[in-house]
Amino acid sequence: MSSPAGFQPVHRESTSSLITRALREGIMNGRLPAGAQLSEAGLAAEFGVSRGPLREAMQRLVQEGLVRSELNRGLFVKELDEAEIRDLYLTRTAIETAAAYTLAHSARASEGAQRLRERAAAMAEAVAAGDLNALADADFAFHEELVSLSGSPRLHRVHETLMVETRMCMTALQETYFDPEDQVAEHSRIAEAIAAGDDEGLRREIEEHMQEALDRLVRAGHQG
Amino acid sequence: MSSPAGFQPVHRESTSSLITRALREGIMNGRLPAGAQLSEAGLAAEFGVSRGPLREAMQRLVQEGLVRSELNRGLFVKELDEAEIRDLYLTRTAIETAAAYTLAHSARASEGAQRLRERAAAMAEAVAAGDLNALADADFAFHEELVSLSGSPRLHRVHETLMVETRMCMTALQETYFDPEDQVAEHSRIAEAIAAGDDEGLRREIEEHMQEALDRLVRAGHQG
DNA sequence: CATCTCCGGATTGTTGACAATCTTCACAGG
DNA sequence: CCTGTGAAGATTGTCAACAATCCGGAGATG
Repeated sequence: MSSPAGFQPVHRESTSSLITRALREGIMNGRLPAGAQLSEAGLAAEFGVSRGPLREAMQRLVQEGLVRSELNRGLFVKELDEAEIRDLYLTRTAIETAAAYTLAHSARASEGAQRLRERAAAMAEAVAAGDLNALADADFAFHEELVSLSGSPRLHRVHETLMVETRMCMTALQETYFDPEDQVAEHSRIAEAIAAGDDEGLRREIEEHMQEALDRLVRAGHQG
Repeated sequence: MSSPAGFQPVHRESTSSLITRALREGIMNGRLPAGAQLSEAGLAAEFGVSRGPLREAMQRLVQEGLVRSELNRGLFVKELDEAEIRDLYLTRTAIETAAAYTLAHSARASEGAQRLRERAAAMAEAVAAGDLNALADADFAFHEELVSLSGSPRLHRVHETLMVETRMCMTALQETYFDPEDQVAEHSRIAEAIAAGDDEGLRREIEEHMQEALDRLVRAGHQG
């Protein structure tokens, strides 16, 4: 047994890590709405653990910036005003552009582009089925796949937080897709720019895509 | 007292936040070298607190990616191999490029460029004095200022972690500046590109600057 | 010699209790 | 009416003890 191969170290997760993910999920889907206080006793009871591990998980969320801490008062889900939403999309643009660049210049560029085409196709199916919820899921899956394919652990970690914030926004504003067909087309163009290795086009497509998504969100915020 | 103005909410910091910063500092300057285990009992005794707040601080570092957690075994300062260092600089390039862009297109572009010129001048002074340690400090101060001036809380938060990792690398590899004069010149060119609003030049200067810094680090890693 | 078992010591994970702080409300005084 | 006081209740911050797990070596067994 001296030259083993093919096995990865078993991945066991700590309690605080599990709770962190559950809380992130709650923030995304609006079960923990913006501005809400995270009650230690209440949440600990729900998760069936004591306050210790729960506090550790909440400190992770503070570090992520999803939660704001007020000393001796409690932790509150961060509220995103317009300036924050703009900053969110500024950062998303930076991260996803870098990820797309890296992918486009990597050996797996064409394979990656294919994977993204499939994600875009899934979006098209959702549109055809008239399922706007599935469209939103496929939309997020596309962007997560894009960053995953870059192979960068740092871009991936940062992006994960940004996606939670994006979903939180969309949930809060009940935003719906104005022109679903165009949504699919924008994503397809990004995939094709990666396949073609078109740096300038890639940057332009992502920039425009983000700008439009941001405008939609800001408009929805002004109306809602 | 109904229309007060000019006061900001008092900023009190939690214990875990203070400890987090102290630990980050330790990772940067090599007091907690890569691969070292963070002993809960030992560190708690040093800080004069119980293990509770200390564990909360350590979970923040896990979320930041500065520390790796092995279940029931402990927390260890993350070790950076060549692939990780490349990823670090990839991410730094993404963040700092976005920050520079934002600053260059903002109303405070010229003011910001001036601040950066002053930082570059401080680097030049360090070089003239032959103080390579002060040069390193001024170098980091330039990049921190650049991201701060962007006004983006997200870019700033991410960048903070990246700077810790960068310093950790340089400390571990005992890297020294090969051509200090050129270092100053590279930074000056970035400041001038911001002042001129030269997007393309800005991207090129930052890209080259990062690439050279990365190459230096990788070479130092191969030799050390 | 290699392997298995078991044990002691050390470290981490978790818990419940205690101390400190904040919030809310009622109430007295100017 | 506005301000200040004080106590009750609830929540957060901290701690020390307990349980679970891991690591090392001693010793037995084949």
